[in-house]
Amino acid sequence: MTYTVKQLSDLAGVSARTLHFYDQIGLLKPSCHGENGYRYYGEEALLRLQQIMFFKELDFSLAEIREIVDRPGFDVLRALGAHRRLLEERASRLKRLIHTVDKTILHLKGELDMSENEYYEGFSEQKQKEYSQEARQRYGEAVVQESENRWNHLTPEQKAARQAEGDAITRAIVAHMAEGPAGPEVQRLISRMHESMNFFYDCTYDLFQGLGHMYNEDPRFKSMYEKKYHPDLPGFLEQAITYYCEHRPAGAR
Amino acid sequence: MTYTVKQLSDLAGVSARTLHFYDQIGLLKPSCHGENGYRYYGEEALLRLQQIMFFKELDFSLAEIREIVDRPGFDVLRALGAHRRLLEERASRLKRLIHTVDKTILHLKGELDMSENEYYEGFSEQKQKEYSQEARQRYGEAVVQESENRWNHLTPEQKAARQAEGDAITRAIVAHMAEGPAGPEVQRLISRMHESMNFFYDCTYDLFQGLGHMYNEDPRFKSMYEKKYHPDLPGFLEQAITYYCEHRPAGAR
DNA sequence: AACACGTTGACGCGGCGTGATTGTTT
DNA sequence: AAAACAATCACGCCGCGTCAACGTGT
Repeated sequence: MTYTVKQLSDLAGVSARTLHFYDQIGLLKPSCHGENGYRYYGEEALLRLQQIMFFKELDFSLAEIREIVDRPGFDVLRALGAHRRLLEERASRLKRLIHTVDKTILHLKGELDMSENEYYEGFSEQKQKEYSQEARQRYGEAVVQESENRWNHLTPEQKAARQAEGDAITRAIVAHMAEGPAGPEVQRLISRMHESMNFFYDCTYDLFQGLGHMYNEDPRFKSMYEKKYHPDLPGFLEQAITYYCEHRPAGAR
Repeated sequence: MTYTVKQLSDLAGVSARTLHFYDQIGLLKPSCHGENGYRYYGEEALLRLQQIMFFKELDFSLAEIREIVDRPGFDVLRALGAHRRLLEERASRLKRLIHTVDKTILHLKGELDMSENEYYEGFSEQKQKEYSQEARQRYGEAVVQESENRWNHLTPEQKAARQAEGDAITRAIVAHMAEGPAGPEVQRLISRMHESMNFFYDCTYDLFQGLGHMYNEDPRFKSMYEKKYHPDLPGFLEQAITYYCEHRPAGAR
């Protein structure tokens, strides 16, 4: 399936002008051109646009974005992991801002003293900058550090092996469902799942937990797992992963 | 206490150039000028800058901001209430984006099918626009709807009366602490607190709950209330308000 | 005398929005 | 034949960043 400018712009919620512009500066080129000069965007372009939009959301400049996604060895999975962490930071920044609103309301009603600097808590602040510096570094190094896209550069056999490993772990979990989601063997298996994900990208505990919820939440995934393994597996998995993540080692991300 | 450009720029985390610029376009003028031509910013300027920064955070243009905060009858408390709601929307948008990250990761690993439009879930989407339109309206009408700043335009006697009412409610709550935070009389009193806040601005349940947490969280507030009323009051209040907000009428904001 | 801070210009950039004009598809 | 899409210029806006040149406070 390919998309014209208008179709993609509707799909992604950006303007046609933006797509023209991205083409012009070489950030996102159409997958192919028609005889008439029309732009046609294919699947890979869609994913690239998604990446661009994530980076933009996190305030990277278009020049930076181009550097990053064009760097040989750019790894989408690792980038997604990094996106997630930055998005979570953003969310916690919003919480601080909301807190500042609450305090200011109390202050204005004369119920709470407030020092001047508290007016601006959450807007920028030290952490913000440290983090975003760290983020820049991370994209510069960690995201591409392997100099190869780990998943896409596996041979078909290796991919099959990886998936077989996942399959084996899943079946083992089913075999131990009787001991409950917090059972020791189940938890060891969950830990192995987590490790195997870390082979591909920086799968934080938060991210892992998010995936855990998806297992039980997204109907496509859920029904597939119900049929393939066990009707109670999705809910069980979610519980087991949640338990695992909430009992993570202290200080772990 | 007044601030020079550098001092305010450090305090608020904006550049000196930005302050110059805001002065130039008449968005934020210094409270007074020195003989030497220096700019000096006072308390009201600090609050105005905070407002500006909140609006900017929510993607209002400087021209829009000026229109809004200069409109006669602009009410800071109502604006803060509106800020809070928009910030919460933002937070839920971030959640959707995080969700999209999670789904994309599963998709790329071949564990989940994904339709193309899901790639962009959370970036813009219908609600986003409806809401932000609604927000524009709200600032245009609700924030200023009374054409008077309700709190600041009260006479000193009226302010005192308002605070006396708050004081009376608080004492009544103390008198009923024995029945527990969920007790019927306590809950009726909490409801009266909430109502009296709604006189000044649109105090949503979420906002009210936020204030409830602050009562028990901010040491300044907490210690004041402990001494003035009852040593267990802050914690009790927080519980009672939380209970109240979690049992809000269905569909209420 | 040094140094950080203040002032007022003026130029420029990034990321598009907004036409205008013209051709293509349905 | 009319709409709705496609294309390619070209100009302009906003919100500052970034010099430059010069005065002030300590």
